Amino acid sequence: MNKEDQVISGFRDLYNKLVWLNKSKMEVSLKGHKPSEVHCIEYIGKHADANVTKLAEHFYMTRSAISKIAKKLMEKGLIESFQRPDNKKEIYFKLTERGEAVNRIHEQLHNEFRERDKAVFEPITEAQWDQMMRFVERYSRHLDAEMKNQGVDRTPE
Amino acid sequence: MNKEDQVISGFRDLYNKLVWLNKSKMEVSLKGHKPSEVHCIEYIGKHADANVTKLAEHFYMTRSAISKIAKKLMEKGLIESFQRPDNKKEIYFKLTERGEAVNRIHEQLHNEFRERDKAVFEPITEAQWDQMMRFVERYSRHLDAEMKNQGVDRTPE
DNA sequence: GTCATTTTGTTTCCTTGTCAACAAAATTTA
DNA sequence: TAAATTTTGTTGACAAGGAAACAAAATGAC
Repeated sequence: MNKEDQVISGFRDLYNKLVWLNKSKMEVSLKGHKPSEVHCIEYIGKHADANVTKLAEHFYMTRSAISKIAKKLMEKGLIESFQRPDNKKEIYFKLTERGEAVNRIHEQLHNEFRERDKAVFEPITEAQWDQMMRFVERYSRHLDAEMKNQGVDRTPE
Repeated sequence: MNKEDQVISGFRDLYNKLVWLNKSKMEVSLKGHKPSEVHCIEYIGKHADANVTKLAEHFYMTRSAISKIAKKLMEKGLIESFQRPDNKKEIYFKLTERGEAVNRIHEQLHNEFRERDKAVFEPITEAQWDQMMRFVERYSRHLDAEMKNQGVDRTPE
């Protein structure tokens, strides 16, 4: 296996581990909320124009799936929907007070993860971060172009 | 958002894009086989001691899920199971001739992906690959230790 | 303006994977 | 060795997400 593949599959494995480990932790602090629900809450908290379509694109999921998650979050009273006066089709979401509370717990948890992994991040130099950032961005743009080429066309963000 | 988070979430997004795009391509060349099936075939092709437990650990999935995928692959005649004379419990898998064929198509596809993304990889220096590798490995080991700490204990590979 | 096309969100049906319970074999403990 | 525990794989019930079909609104073509 060459280095490209090693790095890519290394990152995949790393990502899987993070998901797996953080999920365990989240089940304790955020009992009763699924990871996907919490992720949607996070996104809605950050984006004032969050709707089903935007969420679906961001998470590489179908509108169908997001629609169901949103429904559940509304039933739980964690988000509420609203419309813009000039548009009767698009439905936006925002966090309720209880949703904000969940979001804060989630943020707190993120800080704990950051703290937990501090030792790994510390020795990385500014220059190294920048290199990795540039690599990721370039690869990402390359794939966007590739998707367009292929006619698939789905450009999130 | 700080650089650590940017890099991590950048990689997550990159990974999602890769999965999404490659899935489209695989549906063409490997019609009739799900990604998870193809991944299992790949692993079985590479590991002579592949069994349900090893596959589950590698893919961060439950034994239950793998058991079902394996069942399907056996029905399709892509893999076959065998036992070691000194152990009546563990069941190992190997590829059939048809499984090998699927595996070769998959490998070919991987070469195409590599070719497709060549332009992104070329400007990365040997030193940069090594840096990224070291980062991934260190982080990975850190998380392994963390899992053990937490008593979760699941150390793949 | 009107008609066709696209966008947005929802619902139904189906597939995939998890969870829990289980049986059988292996391993550990005594 | 015998009994308790762990490991391995399977099954059935359930939940999450995808695909397709759909309705309603928005946009575009004319």
